[in-house]
Amino acid sequence: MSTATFLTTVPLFASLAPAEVAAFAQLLREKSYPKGSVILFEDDPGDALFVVRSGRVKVVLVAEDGREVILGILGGGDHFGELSLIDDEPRSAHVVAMEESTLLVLRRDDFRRRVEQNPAVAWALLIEMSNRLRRADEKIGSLVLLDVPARIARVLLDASSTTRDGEIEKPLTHQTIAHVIGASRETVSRAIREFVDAGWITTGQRKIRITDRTALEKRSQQRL
Amino acid sequence: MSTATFLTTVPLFASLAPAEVAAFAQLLREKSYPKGSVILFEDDPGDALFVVRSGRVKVVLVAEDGREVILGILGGGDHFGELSLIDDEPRSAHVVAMEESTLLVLRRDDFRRRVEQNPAVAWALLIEMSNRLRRADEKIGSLVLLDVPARIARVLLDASSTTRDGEIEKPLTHQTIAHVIGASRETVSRAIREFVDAGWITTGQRKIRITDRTALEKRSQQRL
DNA sequence: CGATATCAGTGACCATGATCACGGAGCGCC
DNA sequence: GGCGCTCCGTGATCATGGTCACTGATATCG
Repeated sequence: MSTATFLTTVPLFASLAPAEVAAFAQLLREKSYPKGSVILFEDDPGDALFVVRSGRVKVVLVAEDGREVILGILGGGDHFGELSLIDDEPRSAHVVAMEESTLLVLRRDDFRRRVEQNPAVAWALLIEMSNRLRRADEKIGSLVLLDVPARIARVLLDASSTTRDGEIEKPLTHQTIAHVIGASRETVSRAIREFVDAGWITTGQRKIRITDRTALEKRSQQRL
Repeated sequence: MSTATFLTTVPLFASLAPAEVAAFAQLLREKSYPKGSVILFEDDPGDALFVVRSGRVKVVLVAEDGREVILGILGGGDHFGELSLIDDEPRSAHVVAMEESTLLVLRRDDFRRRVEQNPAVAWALLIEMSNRLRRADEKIGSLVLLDVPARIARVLLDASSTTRDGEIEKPLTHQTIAHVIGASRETVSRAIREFVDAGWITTGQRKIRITDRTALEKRSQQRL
């Protein structure tokens, strides 16, 4: 898939006319990052927006003692780094490649021009930010109001929402889930075990498959 | 202060020309809400944006069993409710008046027209949303990475950031702090007591005053 | 100005989940 | 095809913070 046609699949740029997209594609630099490499650091000044072309990256906050929280996992078509371009503040988190990934990089000026000259892009951006804000608030709610198993249930439901057969394609390790929901690896292991025993999910081949979505949904809303 | 001059103090509309502001003020309905009243409910369809003219409101998520998290406390000049106007999704949280409050209400169509016809407003909105996103992510980080006293220290520092003498003007009850940081009232009481004993803050007359900002800042970054 | 919420302090106890310390399974790579 | 990662399972122990149960102090409002 060419960069141009790829761009049309990204919601942010979906509203651009075909000719515009082609011109736009010229402005993007493609860069690839090996697994584990840090794409950007918290507190750095930010001067670019990134679109994930392939691979997966995680947005993380890290405490001094090394503990980390994953704020988000981004895959093909997702983008990050716009905040600093909008408000000129430093980057608010680290972004690290979880696999070998290739990203499209858009420089600040090109981005601003795009947004200012194209109201549809600005509007699409507002919609995206709204979504992210809703999800962030939801996450705050779940951290405070739900126990660990309920939070795990949410992550599983969320990760399987794109596929219809309950399969979670990209491997989600217990450690990763732990970082996403703010719990320890061991606690996640034990909770997952319980879900398997209850017959709600099955595991194997680095994959998790949901077999009883309803039960999981119920569990994801309560605290025991 | 007239509604029009009040509007110029709101960042979102600060960029409008004086004549525009006057016209704009006509579109707003003023409504007042008694203490404790619910201004809007989660899951309702949203068709208006609110600007706080006076008083204080809280944005909250509530679990089935009644426990609540406060996502934000808004005062004069702050606004809420724009998410639903942007993405047409239902309201993501309840908003409740913490005191007798009066709000300015702007209907969806008027808001959209304003944003579409005035790029400066769209840009200001993007900046506001960026800010909120940063704060939300920061809150997620603190919930996972910090212990209760550290989270309290942050709230105190934040609440006193507007005043220069370390005084927190609006009363912040222990219960309220507890809801903001996701802890119990009792735990907050004990932690505050420790801060007082350590000589970092003083309390009295429903007010909290910070006496050793440095110590609090230090505590707000660690977990013991 | 006294009645009634609302707010705050504190002890005792309990539970969720973190931490520590392993042993073992599966994969990927030279 | 062995060597070494990275992942997973599980027990034992500990600690933070929640819950429960009161008591006292302050506002607020008829």
